Amino acid sequence: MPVRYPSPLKPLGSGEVFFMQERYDPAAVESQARSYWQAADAFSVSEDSSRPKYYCLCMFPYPSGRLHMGHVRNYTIGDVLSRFMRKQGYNVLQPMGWDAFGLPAENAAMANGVPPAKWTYDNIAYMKGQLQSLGFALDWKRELATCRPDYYKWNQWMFLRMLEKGIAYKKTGVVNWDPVDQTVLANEQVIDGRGWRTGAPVEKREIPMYYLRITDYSQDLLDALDTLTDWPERVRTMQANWIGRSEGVRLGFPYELEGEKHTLNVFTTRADTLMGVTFCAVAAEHPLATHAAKNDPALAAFVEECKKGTAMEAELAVMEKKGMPTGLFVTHPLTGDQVPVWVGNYVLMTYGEGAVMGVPGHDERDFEFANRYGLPIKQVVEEVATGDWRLATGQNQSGATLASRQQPAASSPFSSTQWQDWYSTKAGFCINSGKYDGLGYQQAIDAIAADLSALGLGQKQVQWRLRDWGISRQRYWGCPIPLIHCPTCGDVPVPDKDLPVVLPEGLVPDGSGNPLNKLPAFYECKCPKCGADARRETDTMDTFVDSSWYFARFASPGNDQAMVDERADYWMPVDQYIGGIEHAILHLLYSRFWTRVMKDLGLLKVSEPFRNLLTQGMVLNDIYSRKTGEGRIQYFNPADVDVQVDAKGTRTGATLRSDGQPVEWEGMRTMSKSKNNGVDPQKLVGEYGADSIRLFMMFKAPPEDTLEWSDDGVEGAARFMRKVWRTVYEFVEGDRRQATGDSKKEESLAVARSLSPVALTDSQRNLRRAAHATLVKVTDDLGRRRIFNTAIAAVMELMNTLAKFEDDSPQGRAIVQETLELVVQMLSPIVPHATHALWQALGHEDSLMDRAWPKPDPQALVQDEIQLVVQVNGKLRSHVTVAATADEATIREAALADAGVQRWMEGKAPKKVIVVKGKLVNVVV
RNA sequence: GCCGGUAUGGCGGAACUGGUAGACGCGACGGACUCAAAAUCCGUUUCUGGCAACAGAGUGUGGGUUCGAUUCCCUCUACCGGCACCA
Repeated sequence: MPVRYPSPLKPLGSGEVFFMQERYDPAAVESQARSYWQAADAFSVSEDSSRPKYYCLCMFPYPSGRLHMGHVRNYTIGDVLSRFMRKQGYNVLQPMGWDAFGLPAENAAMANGVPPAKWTYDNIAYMKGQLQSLGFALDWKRELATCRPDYYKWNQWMFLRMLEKGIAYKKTGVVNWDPVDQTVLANEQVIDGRGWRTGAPVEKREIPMYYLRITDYSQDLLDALDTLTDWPERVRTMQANWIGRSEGVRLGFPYELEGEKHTLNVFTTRADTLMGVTFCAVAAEHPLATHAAKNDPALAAFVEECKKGTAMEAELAVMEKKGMPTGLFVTHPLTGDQVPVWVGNYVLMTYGEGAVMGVPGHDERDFEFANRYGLPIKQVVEEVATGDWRLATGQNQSGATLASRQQPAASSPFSSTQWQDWYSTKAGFCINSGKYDGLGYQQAIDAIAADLSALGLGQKQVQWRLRDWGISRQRYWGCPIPLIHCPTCGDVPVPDKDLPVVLPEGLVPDGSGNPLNKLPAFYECKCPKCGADARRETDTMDTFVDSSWYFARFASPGNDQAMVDERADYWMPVDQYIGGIEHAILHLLYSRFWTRVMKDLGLLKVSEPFRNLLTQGMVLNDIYSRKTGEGRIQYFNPADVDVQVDAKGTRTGATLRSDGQPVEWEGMRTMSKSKNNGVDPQKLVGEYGADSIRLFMMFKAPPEDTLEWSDDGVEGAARFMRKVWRTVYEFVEGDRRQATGDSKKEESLAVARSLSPVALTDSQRNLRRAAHATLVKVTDDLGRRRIFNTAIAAVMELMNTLAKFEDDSPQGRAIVQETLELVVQMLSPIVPHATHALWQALGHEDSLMDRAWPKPDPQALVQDEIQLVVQVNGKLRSHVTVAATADEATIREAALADAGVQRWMEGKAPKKVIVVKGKLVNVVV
């Protein structure tokens, strides 16, 4: 018999009746909760200066077709935090949108013959339904898609402002060119140096592109990292390394070529070793290399080989250092010595000036290079001996630092055949360096920089790794760059009144380049300045532009007069940003840059967009495979595999369910199509309900760790949901039997009100304390620690405690009611649907999601007696129970009197007794 | 190669500030209910020795600090992530 309750939907005019089923039926419960929220418009928010705001944002998805488990994890974390903060009294904004431009849509279009726009909009519609089925508290009124003109109009508008301020500019850039398709390829379309469609060797081409001067903000982007104290340390480190500031000296080695005077410019952080230079090395692309290669076929071949090398890869770190002499010499700026110039495969054209000075005595790479090619090695820095530090470094070194050295100096004399770590020390002093002998690192740099400066051959300089952001893409499915090329006026910006430059949506790319180039209706136009025939720019913007400011647009939805408005001042910055670590560098750095530009233009009041960053871990699953006859590897989905275990539960093997034959387990990796180890969220929601999936994802691992998928784990989460449901059902059923009439709700609440905390039995008091202590822990875990697995574990523990509580007295029932109400409230951010129904079942008519988070009753937490651990010599030997208020002497006495303790003391007198109040006693004998 | 991180039962993980190692869950084993199965419930489950009480060992390795170390410091090893041979 179902229990009948007054309908919570009644105020909304539905007239329906709520039944509490004995069996937990997630599909029914979840659709009812969702229709309740929808009818109440529960997730819409607006600006409200009377309440503190909380802007919780998850990285918006690319509409690839369907959600994957990484999305589900990401958005569940965001939803739990949003719902928790809402119950803490915050005005919570949690929006959602679509990062809708990009290459996959063009690839899908080519494969299916469907325009990217249609593919994208279809995917958005499907994925939106998926998100809604998971019960995320998203304000869909603010939904945006970056491929819609009302959004990307403001990309264009901002680009024009940046052009005016000189932040955007034009220069040539190098692209991958497919000579067969006559098109530019993205890096991911180049496979082993060949075009992905044609297989033709890819060429490098220089074409004009537009850049944004992010380097103007290098120092600020670096310095402000220190203010982002709520970002993970490793993300800040990655950003700092990416920006890559290094202080050093830029200096020139003069030389003459064909009667003209030049200097070979290098940058060094170790100007103190300048007197140890025995060669210079330049990159293969360096003009000197090109010049020397003209009359030297062997060198030309080497230069070509270097250019082909898969540069920019970490594997090059272990690559052999190779080089060839150019036959050219430059002059050492201080000694006047002639220094040979080599081409080196380890010198990068993209950093500094594409040339380095070779100091083999004190640089490990140069050392290896010199040894390989028989170049001289000269020691110019000597290690500091302990106690001699004043001699070497002036006052900068602390004695403590040097005293902590493991080895005294001079224990390992300089050898030109065996590299030792101390050769590259900065804590040494110059030798064999003429007038600089005896100077420490900083002193030597200062002196040498001053002398170079006097000669006009060098000065101190700060070098950055960060390069300007090239935003031109020779692609169709992106935001058009709003420029017009006029034969007489040059590059002319599209006037603001003509924005947006709308991207035609019906085109289907065929792989032979940007279809906009074949659409006169798009590119034929008049020059806005002179009115002559002109050509519209057909390049589109990098999609990172779209995602660099979407968070601000969420705060100003629907404004067609401005990019953002004063509503953004209310919501920005984002209080909590959640997403994958893979965006730790580019997306976050571009967003920080873009936000600064918007601030400089007076559009935003903040310069940092994200106050707190949470980088969630990846979702992994088992990989099973089998080698086929042809030596190929076939992958099987874990759902189709049976795992064998031994008596202990250790995995012993796995077989394919369909044929019973063994398959190989390759470990756990990120879910991917290629390894066939994905899990479909939609299937699981249908099977277990959204709440069980949400619960599993939050329980299985802390948010920042990787999460190992397990079907058994999901089953376990579903089991817990059924347990909570059944416990509430049995309680209200029993309640109903006791109640006289059908005025169930009043009865139930009356029971709760009848609780009189002063006159409780021990077991009643214990349950009540457990319930309130759990509330303290869960509040802390969700609020401060942002760790959800331990919060859920604590509630599970409380449910176990509750299961052992058998007390049908009015007071006992009142405490069970209170405990169940706390359980339901604590779980509500994680499993919102089921708790919504259970809250009503417990006799409430208000909406649980808007009910304030409960507060623990201090009285319930009070303990009269506490148990202390007693150790003898640091080993656990006994327990004693003392009054909670007992002083140290009393505790000490109780511990020493304990029989178990005395046994281990073996009649000896205690040497020392350590008492940690509320925790333990340690007796040392 | 460099930078960052991690290492705890059969498995995922807990122990937050140096104070009872293994919470919670999964798996496994045993039992109850059932004609049977599912579901559910109860019990056991770090290892070694012991019928047991109990004892000993134990948080990747080796050392150190401390009355006391999973936690702090040093060494090494393995794995994961990032990268830029960065001059």
